[in-house]
Amino acid sequence: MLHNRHDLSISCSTCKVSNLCLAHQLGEDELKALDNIIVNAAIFEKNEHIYYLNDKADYLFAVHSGCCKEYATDVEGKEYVNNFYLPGDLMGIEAFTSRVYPFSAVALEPTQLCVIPINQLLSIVSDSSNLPIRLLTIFSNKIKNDTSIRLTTNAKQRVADFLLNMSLRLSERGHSPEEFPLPMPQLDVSNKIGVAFETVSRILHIFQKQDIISINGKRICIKDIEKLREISTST
Amino acid sequence: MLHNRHDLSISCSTCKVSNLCLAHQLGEDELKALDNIIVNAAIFEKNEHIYYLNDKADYLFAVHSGCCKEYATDVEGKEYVNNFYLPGDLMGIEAFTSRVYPFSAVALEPTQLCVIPINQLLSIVSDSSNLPIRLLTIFSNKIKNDTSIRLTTNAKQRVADFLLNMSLRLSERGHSPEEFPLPMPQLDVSNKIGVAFETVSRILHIFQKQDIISINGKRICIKDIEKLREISTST
DNA sequence: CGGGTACTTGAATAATATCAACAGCTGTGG
DNA sequence: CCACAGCTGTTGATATTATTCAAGTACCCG
Repeated sequence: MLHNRHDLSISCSTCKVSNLCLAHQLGEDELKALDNIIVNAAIFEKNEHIYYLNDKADYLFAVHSGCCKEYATDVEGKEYVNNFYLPGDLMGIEAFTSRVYPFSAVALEPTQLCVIPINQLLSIVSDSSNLPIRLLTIFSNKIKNDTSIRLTTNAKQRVADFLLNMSLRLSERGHSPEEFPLPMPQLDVSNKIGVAFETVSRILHIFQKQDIISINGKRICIKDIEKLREISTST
Repeated sequence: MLHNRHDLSISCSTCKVSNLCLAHQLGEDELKALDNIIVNAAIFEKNEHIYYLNDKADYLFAVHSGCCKEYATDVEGKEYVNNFYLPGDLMGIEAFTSRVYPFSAVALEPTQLCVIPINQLLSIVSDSSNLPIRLLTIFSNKIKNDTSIRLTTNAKQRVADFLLNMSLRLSERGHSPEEFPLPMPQLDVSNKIGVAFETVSRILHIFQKQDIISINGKRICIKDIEKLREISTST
C-alpha cells in the first residue's frame, strides 16, 4: 500500500537510518533532490510480497523499518534465501541493469519501505557529485559482504557466521551486539546458510549447552562472542 | 612490471574487450578522459602476485589478457578462491570503499592488466554522465552473478554450475561455448566451488562417462549442455 | 631424463541430510 | 475461554554424501 512519505513522517533528512542508506553524506541540494524523487513509502504486512521473481523492476526499495527476505525457489519448491534486509538497506540492486527482479521479496514483519524509481534516481545521479560515489560505495560494500561467503564452511561455522553478522548489522541499527531479536524464523536462517533446519536447531542447542549463546524465544543473547569468532574462522 | 599502455598497443578505444569493461558505451570525451588516467599497463608472469590481502588499495585492475585468481587462505593455510578474472573484468572492486584489498590476487598465466588509479577514476566520475552508470552496471552485474551462488547445492551441481559459468564467460570473449580451455587447474576450481579436489576429479570423470563432457588436457568440450543445465538446477 | 605438480582412484571416516515422531506455541473460530 | 489446526522447533535413528587418507599415475618443464 502506497503512502506519501510525509504522511508517515518519513524524509531522508530526518530518517534515523539515513546514515546507512542512500542519503549518507549527501549535500543539502542532493538530499532535497533525493527526497523529491522518493515521493512514496509503502507499508507491507507480515508475509506480504514486495515483488516476485521476474517482475519488471522499476524501483529500488529502501527499508525504513521492519525486515524483508529476498529468496528464490528451485524446481522442487525448495527455497533458498539470498538475503535479509534491515532498516537502511537497499533492496533490488541486482535488478539495476536487467530491470527484472532476479528474486522474490517478502516482508517478515510489518515493514515500511521507501520507493525509489530507478530511472529518476539515474537522472539525478548525473547531476550530483556525491550520489554516484554513495551508490558505488553501497554496491561495493554489498559485493564485499555478500561474496565473502566461503562455500567451504561447515554447518557450525555458518551458524556462527550468521549470528555474528546479525549481531553486527543489528548493532549498527541501535541494538546491543550481545542481545537482539532474530527477525526471522530458524527455517529462513537454514535456507539462507544452506543447512538443513534440523541441523540449525541442533547447532543452536550445542552453542547453548557450551554457554556461547542463550535463546529466549526470538531473542538471542551472545554470551561468548570470542568463542563464536573462533568457531567461525576455524576449520 | 609497469609499462606505458601505448608501448603495449593498449588503449580503451581500440581494446577488443572494451565492451565488457569500463569503456563500454562511453562518449568520445569520456573515453579520452578514461584513457588519460589509465596511463599504465602491467605485465605479470604466471604465479606472480598482483596484490596481497590487506595491501593498501589505490588501484583497480582491468584484465586485458590472461587470467587472474583472487583468493584468501584461512588460519590453517587452506585456500579459498573468491573469483577468477578474465579479459574485460575489473579486479579490486571490493576495495573501493575500504581502500584495502580483502583478498590476494595472482596471475594464473601471463597476464596484462590496465592499472586504474581509484582516486583519479572518482574524479572523472563526477564529470561524466555515462561513467557512473557504467560503473554501477558493472557493480550490479557482479552482485547479481556472485551472490546467486546457492549454498545448498551439492558437488555435482557446483561442478556443472562452474562449467556453465566458464562456458558463458569464455564465449563472451570469443571462445566457443561448447569447447574452451580451462585457464585454471582443478585444484583452484575445487577451492572456488568449495569441494575437495578429489571430488571435483571424480565428478568430471562421471560427467565424461555419461558423455556430458569430454576433457583433453586443459580443454573442456561440453557435449550435452542441456544435461549440464539439468544437473545444475536439480536437487 | 628427473623432479615436481596435477590428477586419479580406492577405502575408511566424518559430516550432514533425510525421515519420522513429537512437543510447544499461536492464532482463530466456535 | 477453550479446542483445534497449523506452524515452528526438537530430538533420535538412519541414509547419503563428501571428505580425508593413502597410494599411485600422468604429464609438463627445466
